[in-house]
Amino acid sequence: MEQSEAAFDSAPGRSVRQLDFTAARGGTAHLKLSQWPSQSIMQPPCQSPPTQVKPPWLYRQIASQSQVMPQSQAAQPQQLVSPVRLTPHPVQKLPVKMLQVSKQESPESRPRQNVGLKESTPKKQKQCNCKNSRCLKLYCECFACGIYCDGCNCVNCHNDVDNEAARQEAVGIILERNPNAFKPKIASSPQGSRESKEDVSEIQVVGKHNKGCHCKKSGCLKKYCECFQNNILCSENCKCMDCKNLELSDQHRAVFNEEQNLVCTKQAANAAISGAVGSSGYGTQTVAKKRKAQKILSGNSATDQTVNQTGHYQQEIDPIASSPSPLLSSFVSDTANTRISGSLRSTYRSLLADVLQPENVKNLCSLLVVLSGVAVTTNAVTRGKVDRQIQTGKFDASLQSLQNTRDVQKPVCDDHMNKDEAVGTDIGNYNRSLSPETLALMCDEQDEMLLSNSLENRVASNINCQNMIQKLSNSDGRTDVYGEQERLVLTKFRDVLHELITLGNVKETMFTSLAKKEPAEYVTNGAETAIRMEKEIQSNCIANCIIPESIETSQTNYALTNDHVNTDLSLKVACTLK
DNA sequence: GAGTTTGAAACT
DNA sequence: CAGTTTCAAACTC
Repeated sequence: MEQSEAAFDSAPGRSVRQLDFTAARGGTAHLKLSQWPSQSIMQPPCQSPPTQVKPPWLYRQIASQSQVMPQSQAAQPQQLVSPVRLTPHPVQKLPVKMLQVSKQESPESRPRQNVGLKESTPKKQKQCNCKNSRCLKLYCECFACGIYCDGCNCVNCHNDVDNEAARQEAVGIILERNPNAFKPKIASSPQGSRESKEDVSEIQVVGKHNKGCHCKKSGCLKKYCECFQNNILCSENCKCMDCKNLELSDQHRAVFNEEQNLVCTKQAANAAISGAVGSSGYGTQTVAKKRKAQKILSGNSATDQTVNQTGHYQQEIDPIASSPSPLLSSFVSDTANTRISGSLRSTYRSLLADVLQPENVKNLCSLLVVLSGVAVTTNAVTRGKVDRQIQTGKFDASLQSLQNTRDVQKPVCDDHMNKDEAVGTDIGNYNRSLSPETLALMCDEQDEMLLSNSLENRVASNINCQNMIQKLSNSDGRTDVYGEQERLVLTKFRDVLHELITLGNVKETMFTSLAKKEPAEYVTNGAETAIRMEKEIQSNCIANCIIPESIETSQTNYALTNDHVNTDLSLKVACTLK
């Protein structure tokens, strides 16, 4: 009620008097029917209000609507509107099929902007059939919706004007027991009820039942379930058993089942390796599962995929796998994915897991640093020779080389050391230390990363890249050194990546062939089989001389001569990642 | 349309 | 809060 009041109070220009709800609590509320608003933005407990009036505390008026509403319309029976109409109505985003009027949804309850879609033949309003409650308990749909019974099939009905006193007393008792009794059950944007079972595929995922359902036998897939009835998925609020109103539609499940067969080989293998395949996690109380479903439906990407016995795929974010540095994370052994959860959960595990260790990455970085230094030295020597040829040739080659090295490295060092500069200029300095070729490559990568971004951003990015390249093209000859550095580093890095790809392909091929041999075993003895297969693959890798091997580098390589460096690098390259 | 099933509401 | 009863809608035949 507090929320309702707040929502209403926020609506500007309300012109209709509200019921003093505190009076209703005391059982002495006075309903002034003539003053009730003709439009409401509050969602009643039900979605299918018949005509007639409803308790004023359920009515909230949209000022703009009341102002523009013709008199004839304003005089019509009360209308119930979803609370989400405070904001743009979500129904506008739903498929047309969702806009069809269910037998529980009164034509008036639909948004006015959709009037023209499917309303040529308004359906009959819901009528209660109460016999023993006198329509003065929440069993009665009309009463629960806050409206008088009108044309219902109820017996001994007291939910009418003639029994207003009794009605108000009943309201007071109910509110005393549960102040939220007449509040909307659905937290947000429920849009009508399901027309039929055929509409299962049209599950509306927005909204949540405030109390949650307690279904036991219906699987929450029948209209007995209030969540299902309101086109929402069960949530953590629910205490239902064997809930099936958790995930995407049956169509999705069918699709996922098909995909399961197709990708079974690869993903089951990876999942089995992680040891995550166990007994069925399809229990009865599935709060965790519901939370997963909520994640899915909220649009989160995922790196993990789960297959349970019913063939439902579920995805869960692995914060490590979704790290912002995919390249680095792909290098590191995926220990996070080797977690074994209690539930049935198969996690994706990189084929390179246990092959690439952090020290490999470390060593690779060291190698690249060495390469960078070698490039500087090589370039310095070359430039020294050229200078000597051009000039008098009296300079000591080693001194010249050293000087050139300083010159070359200075801007890079400056860029890193000058922390007083603003972030924006840091980026600019960093870019200035790169060659135009590298910048062009970076721009290409940026474009790819921005594919999902707006066109505007991409255009701006391209302009920036072009500007940077243009500036660098006009700069001094130091770009030659940078270029050489980058050529060496990138070439080496490319080679390493190729090695990794090859290694991954080999492992994949092996897993595929093994998984095809014993697919059943993957499911039954998942973890154990996976470990055994992993060992088998590793032995095969060893047999094929594809052994991940750490490289050893040291800064002493800087002191090597060109010939020595080349020789040393050749060795390093050879043993980086065979 | 009658009977059954189901789950929310009401009650203890 | 949990268990039981009441109730009416949903469902089946």
